Amino acid sequence: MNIETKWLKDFMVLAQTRNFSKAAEIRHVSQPAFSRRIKALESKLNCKVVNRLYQPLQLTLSGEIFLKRAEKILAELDLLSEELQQQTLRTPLIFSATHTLSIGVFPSIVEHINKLPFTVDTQLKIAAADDCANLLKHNHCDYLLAFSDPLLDDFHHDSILLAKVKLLPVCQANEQGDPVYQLSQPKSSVPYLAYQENIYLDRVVSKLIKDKGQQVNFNKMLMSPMADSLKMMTLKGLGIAWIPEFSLATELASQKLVIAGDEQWQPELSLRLYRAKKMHNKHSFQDKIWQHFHKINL
Amino acid sequence: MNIETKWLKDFMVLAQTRNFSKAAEIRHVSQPAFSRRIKALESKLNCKVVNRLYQPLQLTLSGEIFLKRAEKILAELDLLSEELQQQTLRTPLIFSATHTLSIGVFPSIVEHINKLPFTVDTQLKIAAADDCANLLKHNHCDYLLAFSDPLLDDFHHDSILLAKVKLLPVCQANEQGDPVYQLSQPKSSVPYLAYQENIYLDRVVSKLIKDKGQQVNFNKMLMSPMADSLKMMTLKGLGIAWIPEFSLATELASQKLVIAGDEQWQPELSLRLYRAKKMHNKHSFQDKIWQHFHKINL
DNA sequence: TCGACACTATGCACAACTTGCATAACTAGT
DNA sequence: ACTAGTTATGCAAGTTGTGCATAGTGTCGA
Repeated sequence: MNIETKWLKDFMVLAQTRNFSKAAEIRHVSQPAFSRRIKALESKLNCKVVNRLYQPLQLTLSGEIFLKRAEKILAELDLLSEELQQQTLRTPLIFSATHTLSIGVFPSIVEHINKLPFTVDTQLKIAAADDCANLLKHNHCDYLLAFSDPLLDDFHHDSILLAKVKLLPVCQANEQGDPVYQLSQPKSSVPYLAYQENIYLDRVVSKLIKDKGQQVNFNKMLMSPMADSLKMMTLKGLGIAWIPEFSLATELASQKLVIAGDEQWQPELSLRLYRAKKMHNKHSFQDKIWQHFHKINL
Repeated sequence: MNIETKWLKDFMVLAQTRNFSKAAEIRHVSQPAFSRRIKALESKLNCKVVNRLYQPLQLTLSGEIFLKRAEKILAELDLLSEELQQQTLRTPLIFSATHTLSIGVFPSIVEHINKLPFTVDTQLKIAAADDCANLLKHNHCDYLLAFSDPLLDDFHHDSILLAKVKLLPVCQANEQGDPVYQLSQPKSSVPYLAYQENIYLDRVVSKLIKDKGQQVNFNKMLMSPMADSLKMMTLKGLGIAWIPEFSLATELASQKLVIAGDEQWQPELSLRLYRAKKMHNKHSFQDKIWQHFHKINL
């Protein structure tokens, strides 16, 4: 016996209006559909609930009994629903992340969150790395997804190491499958696709280039805040760019892009999830979720 | 928010088995369908009820809460259902009627009963008139549908006059639309389709013929217990038969049959519904239904 | 860490159900 | 008996649910 709660609601409205047409209007369905729904209810209950012999229609004895009980049951369901809502997190989890990570990593995080045994909404604020850090400091976000930053690795913040990520120098391949541009050839001149100067990844790459600058001449071709936009440029053959490995899976596999330099050209970064250290109730949602985040496996 | 009770049951089974596949089997649906049903439930509740991260799966906190309440609600529904069944008549109403009336009238009775504000089943026992009367006398039926019978019109029986019914002598029409056989022509010889001798209608027609036998020579062609079978014969042009008017609506309208004799040849019968006079609780179903039968309008 | 096994989710084609519209059938009051 | 108000039904179209095949994921042992 399968009963739908909408039928109960239907019947309650019908009992009030004593008129199929008006009840149908209130329930936002056509009168024939409403008529059939009441019929369906009666057929499931194996018992008539309205006496259609007279107008305005009357409830049958069974109908009167059913009405009282149905009200109770619907009320219980409403109560239950409310109780369950309290078990879910009403305010969304607010993340912040850089442009690059918002594309390359955040989707995986959301995927993980959606598998958790809670019902939570997520929001993402995208900004430059420093701005992201400030958001966290000023409580304008709950979590920060970022590459390891000495500014944040202090005792005011918890953090989880999500992954070690290499920044890979990549470029188009020639017909033999070799990189069009080589970092290993001394004194070669290489077109270089840079991150914008306010971007954290730019600091990393710039330092790398500065340290090893003697070996290669770099021509900075253009700048972008996002790894994925630089990647598009490399696919056009415009030069070399340092792209996080998580953004390169398909391109490397299909050999549309190849790695242009050995390990000394592949700085390794730590991808971390930060949160502010607060008074965390051990049993709060926030804390439970934090525990779950430890199991994230990108 | 529309919830189907089958989802509650689904979830309860899932909570027991902790296994989608087995629960699906128990609920007689495929595993994918079952999976989607639980998903539907979760989506309606806006809250996850099972934690799919581990195996065997666990209920979430919300799930545990929901389980307890769902059990209660389902139990209430079951109880309600039982209570409603008690409001309906569990034993069918048993009618008896003659062959003729079972075809010509009983369907209308059932139609009427189905409009009543009760849920009742009906059964029909078909027999010759005398046997029908005995069924009622010996309590082997609740109601008897019959033409008025002095044997039954006593103080042991209640009865309702349903209609006055004429027995019409009919036969095929010739090309002018006139009856092939005429009862008004003296000393004419008329082929006559008779009821079997144990049939009540035969007694009526035989008496009529005997009373007016001087006027016409009747040749008894064949006999049948049922008006409708005699009607088929008249349609083939085999002779005259006396058929209750309720069986003739379409044939007379389409002039496939015409009336072969004037009012003196049209005996009028009373169609009655009988029941045994018993200790009738004024508020019993039996009595309520008897009251409703007074409104039958054939 | 890998591979085999057990379990759940998803894509797709198809079947079942529900709905709205037009209209028929019915009830009540004149 | 006629009319106005109400409910039921036939039908075509849209929506939803289902099973099958298969992909995806978790678990356990080597």
